[in-house]
Amino acid sequence: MSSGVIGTKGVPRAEREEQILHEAIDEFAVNGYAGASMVDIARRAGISKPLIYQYFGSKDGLYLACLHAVSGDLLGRLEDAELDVDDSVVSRIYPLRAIFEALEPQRHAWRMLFDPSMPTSGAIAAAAGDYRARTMQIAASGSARFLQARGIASAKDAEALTAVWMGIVNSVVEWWLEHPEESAEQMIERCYRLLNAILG
Amino acid sequence: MSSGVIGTKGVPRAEREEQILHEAIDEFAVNGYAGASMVDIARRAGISKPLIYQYFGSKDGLYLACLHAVSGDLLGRLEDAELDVDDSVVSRIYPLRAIFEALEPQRHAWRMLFDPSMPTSGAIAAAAGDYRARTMQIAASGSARFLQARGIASAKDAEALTAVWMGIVNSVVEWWLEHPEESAEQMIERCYRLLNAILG
DNA sequence: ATCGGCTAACTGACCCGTGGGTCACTTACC
DNA sequence: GGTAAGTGACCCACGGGTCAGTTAGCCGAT
Repeated sequence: MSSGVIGTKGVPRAEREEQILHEAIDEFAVNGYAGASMVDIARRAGISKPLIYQYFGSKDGLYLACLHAVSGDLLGRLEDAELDVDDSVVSRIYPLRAIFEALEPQRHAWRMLFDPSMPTSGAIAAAAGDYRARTMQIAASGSARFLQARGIASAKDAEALTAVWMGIVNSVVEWWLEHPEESAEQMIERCYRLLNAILG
Repeated sequence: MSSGVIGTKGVPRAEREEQILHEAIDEFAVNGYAGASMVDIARRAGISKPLIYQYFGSKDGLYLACLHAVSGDLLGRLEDAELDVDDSVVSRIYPLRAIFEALEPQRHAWRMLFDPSMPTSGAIAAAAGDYRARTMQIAASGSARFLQARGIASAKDAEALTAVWMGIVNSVVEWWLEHPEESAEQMIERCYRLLNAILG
């Protein structure tokens, strides 16, 4: 693997780590935690497997680093965008805009957030659960406001609507992944149009 | 494994196959194609691994049989229900009702339809792609009608809306899976309520 | 100026658990 | 006694993880 060269190539650790992280995010996003292979990630980065283990300790360690890199950025932007949401449903494009813009540099990263092949216990599950909870809370506040304005008080309805809203966002992003020719800006406009059509 | 008994137990092939299929659907639905283990399926069915291979040939063969069992039934009902859908958006509860009722005996089966750990080439991918296409076509006819009535002619908008609608259905079913205490009837009512709230 | 050695970057080759798949064999029934 | 139902034990590819070793740069001592 790699270029067959034994010995240092002079690439400093920080730079190598960033590069590995980039390739790993792509690999994990496309193949999922279970499906991703350490050797493949190494090959993509042009290095050998042990170097990854030296820098990230384990597959879980690498996955955690990827998860934090992806979720941290996205969640931050989402929480900011949520401040712009008011009672109108159309104002929901703000979080959508935040997502599209955050994802632009590495779109597939989205799939890491809802990776179903992720472990269900341990540090990864804990971290992912935390991010998921924060995401859900953002969506939930909007759902509650929406239903309240329409005279529905059922907590379960609110819960279900939150799930639906997250599902909608997920669908749109997935559709975007299958249409790489669409720019983030175009997607935002499309969502705005559809939102108005559905609610108009 | 099994009960340690060597030799026939007198269970006829047809009956055994049905039983294996039932357990396999559950296992595949929960753990995905990649995550499911043949030994586990055998253990659940109270038999040993080679018997499954004798009856279904391979993991792919078993998965295909499960896929056909699940999708065939569901798709049939869906296509029937689609005939009841008219221009109103509320009439979309008919397909939803079909899904909830078809899934009632084995709710998790739903996850087989969108299993991301499924192979991306070969017989399984072909069959799944076919079922997905049929499902999409059902959803797409509704999307086109919906947008046409609202003066939007963009084909891409229709495509995206179809994806969104399928995402909504998926979210609702997933939410149902996490709330086993809800009956199919309750879910149908809840969806009806939410549909009206969103569109009202 | 240069030589020796320390350290950081980097590797091929290996270990081993897991899981798909196979084989030779056994038991019960018609 | 032939056939269908059923099994334990095995093979092997694959992937996570480890080890002992190699190379290049740097820095203090001669």
